[in-house]
Amino acid sequence: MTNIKGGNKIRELYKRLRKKHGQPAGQWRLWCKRPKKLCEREEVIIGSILTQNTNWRNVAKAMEELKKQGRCSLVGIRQMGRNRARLGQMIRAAGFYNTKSKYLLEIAKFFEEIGGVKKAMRMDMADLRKMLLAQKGVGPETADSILNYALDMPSFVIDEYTRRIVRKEKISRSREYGFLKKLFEKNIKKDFAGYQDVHALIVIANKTKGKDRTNKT
DNA sequence: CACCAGGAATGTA
DNA sequence: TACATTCATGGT
Repeated sequence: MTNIKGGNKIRELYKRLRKKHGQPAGQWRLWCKRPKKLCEREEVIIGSILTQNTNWRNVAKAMEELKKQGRCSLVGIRQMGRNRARLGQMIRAAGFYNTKSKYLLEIAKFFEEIGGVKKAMRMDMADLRKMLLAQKGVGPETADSILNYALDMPSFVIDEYTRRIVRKEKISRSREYGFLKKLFEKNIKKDFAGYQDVHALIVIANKTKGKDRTNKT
């Protein structure tokens, strides 16, 4: 158990990414920020739903609109319960606004029921993860994003970019979520901040390569 | 008009 | 467990 295939490569990858990209920048500035304010944690939770199947620029637009309307918080979302159509219009730019507005309301309700974000941070991570996964619209990636980036818990996020780099670096050929998650968690110091940075850097590395599109701010 | 975007849920073998 | 299909939408 001390020797998991690929462990070395993961540690090498970590070092390499850090050297090449430094601290996660751009959109990741908020997500990797430590410590976060309570309102920022809520923004990350909201963002984790909005970002599903959508690019960051559009998510940013939706978040801007929510902020402009003073709704970029769990309470703010909750209060839109009686007017989901309007909530949908606010997050329209992120696409899938019909389902996402529903998911947002559900996740906001969920956190309210368990006593808020602060309370959530003190819960058992495995228990909370299961509860999150039981929410509609929350799959493993979204659940781990919330645990790791919003709640400062050591739960590594696996996404398509991680799978790509894992394959490219010949670390493993598996694409299975649970396997890859364990693989990373067992080979990186168990620390939520480190998990955040590694995942962010993996995404950044994937986006940075190849075609460097007309990068705008 | 086709395709991409940081998925999730459900069905099938 | 591994794929395939469906869902469902803005931006380019």
